[in-house]
Amino acid sequence: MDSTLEKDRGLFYAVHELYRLMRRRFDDVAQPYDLTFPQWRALWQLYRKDGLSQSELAGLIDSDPMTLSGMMERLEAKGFVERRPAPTDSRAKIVLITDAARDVVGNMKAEMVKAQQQALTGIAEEDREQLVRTMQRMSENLGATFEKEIKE
Amino acid sequence: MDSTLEKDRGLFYAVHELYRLMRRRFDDVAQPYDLTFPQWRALWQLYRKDGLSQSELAGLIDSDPMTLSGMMERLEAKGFVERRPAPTDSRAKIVLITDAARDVVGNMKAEMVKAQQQALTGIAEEDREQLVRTMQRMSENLGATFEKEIKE
DNA sequence: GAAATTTAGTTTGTGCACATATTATAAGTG
DNA sequence: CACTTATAATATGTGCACAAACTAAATTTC
Repeated sequence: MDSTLEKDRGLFYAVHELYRLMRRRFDDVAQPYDLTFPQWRALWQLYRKDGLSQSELAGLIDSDPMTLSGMMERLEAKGFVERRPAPTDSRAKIVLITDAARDVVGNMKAEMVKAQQQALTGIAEEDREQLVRTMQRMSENLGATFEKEIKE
Repeated sequence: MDSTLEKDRGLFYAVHELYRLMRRRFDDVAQPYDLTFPQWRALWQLYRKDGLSQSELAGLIDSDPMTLSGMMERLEAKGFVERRPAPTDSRAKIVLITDAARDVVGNMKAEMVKAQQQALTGIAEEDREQLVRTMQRMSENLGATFEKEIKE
């Protein structure tokens, strides 16, 4: 009974489980630095390229404006980012990473890489690429609906 | 620079993105029934087999006791589950799905199956199986650390 | 150039995940 | 049997995702 739901349970269970474990693992790495995983992702983006507006940054880390607003407030309170009015648009704010945060990100990088490598232990390069391709296709399949709902 | 982090960014980005889109899609299906996706997962388990304790149920849906406690309270308030003291263990509570919830789950099933099929459009059976295998391996790689931290 | 629409950021409120701690009961060990 | 340890559920508090509504400023349209 319910063959499709039964058969495919493993797939969604696997996505959920992997996301959860991945997130927990990275959270564990970030915690000693007084960062959450989403905060790490935000700082990592700013480390590579700062001076972004909040909405641009939200887009890059798959967050949303309201969530990012709170995140930036917490990061600013910790002295990890600085917010300035954007010169070109008086509605927008430019987010800059502080030197203190640059140091923290620099130190965390190696541990994050190690966590990634641990997750990929014993997985062939080919399988890794196939994995990403399949997941991207699924995301496109699901995202298409979302786009359609928004645009039309 | 940061070649490993750069190279593998796509992988973790893809997991995150897929989880997010999947969750949103299923949430959209569940919402008209006044259910969240995690609530649907709980009811689906109870639909298949109820009379579980809260901790057993939490284990089945990858939740945890505290989160499930609140979920059950909300589901009970909506008349979708009933909680009774367990006859064998006076600390535990047995969760039972109500007839009303059985109807709702019965109606939702087809839509959930459809959402799953949409996500899998254009993906070969072989790739789907490979996907699950690779994700399971990654989960094992990550879960091992967690177990080790707990047990030793 | 005034009115309608869009966009950037925030506010408020709900639900979930996770951490820590507490209470009550069960089970194991001296 | 008393004592320790483990387990089931809950309480409390933080952070994030998402929704709906709001302010202010930009853009578009008439």
